[in-house]
Amino acid sequence: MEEPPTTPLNGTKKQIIDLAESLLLQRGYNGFSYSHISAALNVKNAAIHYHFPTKTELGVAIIQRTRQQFEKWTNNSRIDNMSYLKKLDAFFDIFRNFLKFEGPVCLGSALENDFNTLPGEMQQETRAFIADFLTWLEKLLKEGRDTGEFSFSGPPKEQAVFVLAALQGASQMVRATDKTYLDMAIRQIKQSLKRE
Amino acid sequence: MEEPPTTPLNGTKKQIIDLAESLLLQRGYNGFSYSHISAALNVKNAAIHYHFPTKTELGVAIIQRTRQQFEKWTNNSRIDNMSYLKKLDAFFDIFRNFLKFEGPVCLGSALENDFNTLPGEMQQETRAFIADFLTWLEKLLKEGRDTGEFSFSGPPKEQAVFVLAALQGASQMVRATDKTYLDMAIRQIKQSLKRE
DNA sequence: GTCTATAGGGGGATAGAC
DNA sequence: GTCTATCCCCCTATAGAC
Repeated sequence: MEEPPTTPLNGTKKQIIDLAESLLLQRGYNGFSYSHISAALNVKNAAIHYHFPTKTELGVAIIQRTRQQFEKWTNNSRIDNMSYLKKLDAFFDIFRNFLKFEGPVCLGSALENDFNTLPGEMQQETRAFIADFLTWLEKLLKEGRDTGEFSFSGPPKEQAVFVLAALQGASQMVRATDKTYLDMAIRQIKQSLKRE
Repeated sequence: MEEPPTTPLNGTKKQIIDLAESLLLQRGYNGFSYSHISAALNVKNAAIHYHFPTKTELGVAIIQRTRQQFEKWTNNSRIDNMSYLKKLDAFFDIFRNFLKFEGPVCLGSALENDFNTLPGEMQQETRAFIADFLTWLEKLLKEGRDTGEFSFSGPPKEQAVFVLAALQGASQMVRATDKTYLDMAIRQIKQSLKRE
């Protein structure tokens, strides 16, 4: 879920997505413009349009890249050998990482919040993005409970919704309050999965 | 936390806040404009500026009204006589009510998401708004645990953050997915407070 | 309290030169 | 691939008539 530290010689295109993603997280879809991006890259507005003719295409590209990164992450062998609890903690890291930058929420929160104003293509991608996360989490929780590592009642899907909701909500609350709130939520998620 | 069903003869001003609040929830702070409001009320743009000279003042008015409604709600005698579990459930209703309209998130989510782009006055009000909710919830959880009605580990504040995060996150997830997700989260919150 | 009219800025997007 | 120039729309906000 992390980029390689060295940006290859490559692309304005990648730089644009990087910046646009950061802006989307920090300001929402309706809170950033091509001018924000072009100014930061020291190019003109039209240059951005060359790479992404419409803002919709840029938005879709952001979501799709994040989905691909998550897919890669789930297929990572580093994860495979972990206990279910460790896997869950690695999942939490995705959200912790968002806080390393100044005050962005996670992508899911940002997209869900602006959902009603998003172009249709982005709405579809958003739904798929959430489904990716929930599907992975549900499987983890189910298997973890089967092996006795987790304890919770009700369907795994319900528990997955609960956990993801708490993570998203806390990531979001953080920006208006205190960075420690995410850790608080994570501690309680773990607690609630531990007891029997 | 509910308005009286009959809107008294009164005010364009109240109608403006009603509409603006709905728009803020549905579209975010940067996703609605004075034109949305004036069109819906069949007046001109300038008429809105007469009541709220700046969008900032309108935004602040929305948050302050909600804070006042919440304060009234907490002082309601109907609530006072309830068990702690019933009180908590009444609190959940605040979030359930948001779903009665088509797809809005709760006010906290909307404000936290747009936080970085909000004018300073609105940021301050947002912080106070969240503090209101957390303070009330923390007290409820603490007293409920003292009487043995709730069970959880760690400081009540941490649990309050956890519960509010889950509620906000679920309210938000709902719009891009399924309305039942909020109920799922609420069931699991209750479960996690029940076990020992 | 609401209107018309307008200022002044920013938005997304395109055409055509280089 | 990036530039200049420009189009057209929407935004917040104000001035002054009614």
